[in-house]
Amino acid sequence: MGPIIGMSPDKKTEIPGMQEERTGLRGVCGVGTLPEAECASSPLATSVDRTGGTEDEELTNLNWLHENLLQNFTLGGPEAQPSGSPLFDIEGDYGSSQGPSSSSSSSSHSRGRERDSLKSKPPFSFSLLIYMAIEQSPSKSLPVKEIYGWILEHFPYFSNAPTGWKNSVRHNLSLNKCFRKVERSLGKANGKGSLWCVDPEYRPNLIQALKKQHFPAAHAFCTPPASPPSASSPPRHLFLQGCSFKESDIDAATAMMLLNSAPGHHVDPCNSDSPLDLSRPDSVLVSSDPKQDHNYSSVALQRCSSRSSSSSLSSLDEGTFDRRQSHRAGSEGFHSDEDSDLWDERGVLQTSRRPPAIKWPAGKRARREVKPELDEELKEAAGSLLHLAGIRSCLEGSKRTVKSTKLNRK
DNA sequence: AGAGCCATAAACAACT
DNA sequence: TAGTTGTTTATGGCTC
Repeated sequence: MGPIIGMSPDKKTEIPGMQEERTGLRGVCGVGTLPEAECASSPLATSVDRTGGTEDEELTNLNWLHENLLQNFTLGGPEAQPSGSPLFDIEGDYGSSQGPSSSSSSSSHSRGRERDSLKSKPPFSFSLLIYMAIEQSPSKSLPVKEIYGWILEHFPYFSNAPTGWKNSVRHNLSLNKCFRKVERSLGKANGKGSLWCVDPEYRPNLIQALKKQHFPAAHAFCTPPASPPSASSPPRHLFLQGCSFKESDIDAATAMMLLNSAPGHHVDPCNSDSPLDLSRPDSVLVSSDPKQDHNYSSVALQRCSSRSSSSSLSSLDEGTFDRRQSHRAGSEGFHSDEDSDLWDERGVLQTSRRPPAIKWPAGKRARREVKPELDEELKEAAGSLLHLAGIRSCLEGSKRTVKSTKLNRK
């Protein structure tokens, strides 16, 4: 999502009066009307406090990832998500369960990040922003206005952005297959327009896109994998789906998440209570066939992963949900047989938090199976990261055990 | 160079 | 009538 990650904030900065309006924006942050998403400190929209103006505009750097996503997204299990948020602890309690980078943030640091959040465009596409907003709602459906509110609340950048972003939101809602329109219930006829929800069929792909976007580490290689670090050697880089990271940029949380990506976590996404549990990375659709991945598009991920070597995971490619290319006959045509149990006779969305059991096509289901060689790659990658993070993985322990066994035999 | 994707802008209709 | 919502089309930038 290059246009998003590096989405030319220069365009916005050209707007007259933009800089002046940025002051006092904290007050604008509360525009959102979503009761469950009371913005405490706009956690998602924060950015690293840097003095360099040009770096402020650079959203592709790893600092953003660390200072925002790793702090604000819940990577732990369900016990780490007391708020029930499927995606992240939006209530601001992001200092308890996240990686080491979150524990050392000072108040001035936070202020700086808040300041930068006002001018840094969030590295999420509008589709992901909408998705996050909808998923944050208790009923998993929101009217457009509340989607606006959520975005404004958590991404104050848009407070000063020209109103075109709202048009983009609506454009995304209409055009993106991920989202479906839901008529408001009859007894709740207040308000204009329809509710929008996430199509359960495409939710795994949104999760995948979101996961990859905020943490493109489903596949990692350490170069060279087996060479020990030496003082004379240049700094090693990790290639996480094509993104080259210095090893110093990789922290334990990153490694732990990779380890979570290792096998043994097979979860059926259809039966997942939390539709966006990042602690269950395998709950996303994994495809080796780009043609079959006709779902959420994430150019940023492609841009990140495309430069990598041909890995088995780098082929996670998605097509757009361009409704122009699909058979589209209004919202009713958007209903699929698989999720028909989500709707009652009147077409009212059933707000059960438990997603319906989607009957996945054979191809889709098969794509979720993790190949053994993939497991080994993930294991190796996780081990490498854990090693770099100063954590002794169980793999190393196993290696030591094998070594000692061999020595004993000798 | 072309394709694909995304953001943005704009026009328009329907609705409140 | 004005504002909002939803749809559609067009365009430009970016990357592969």
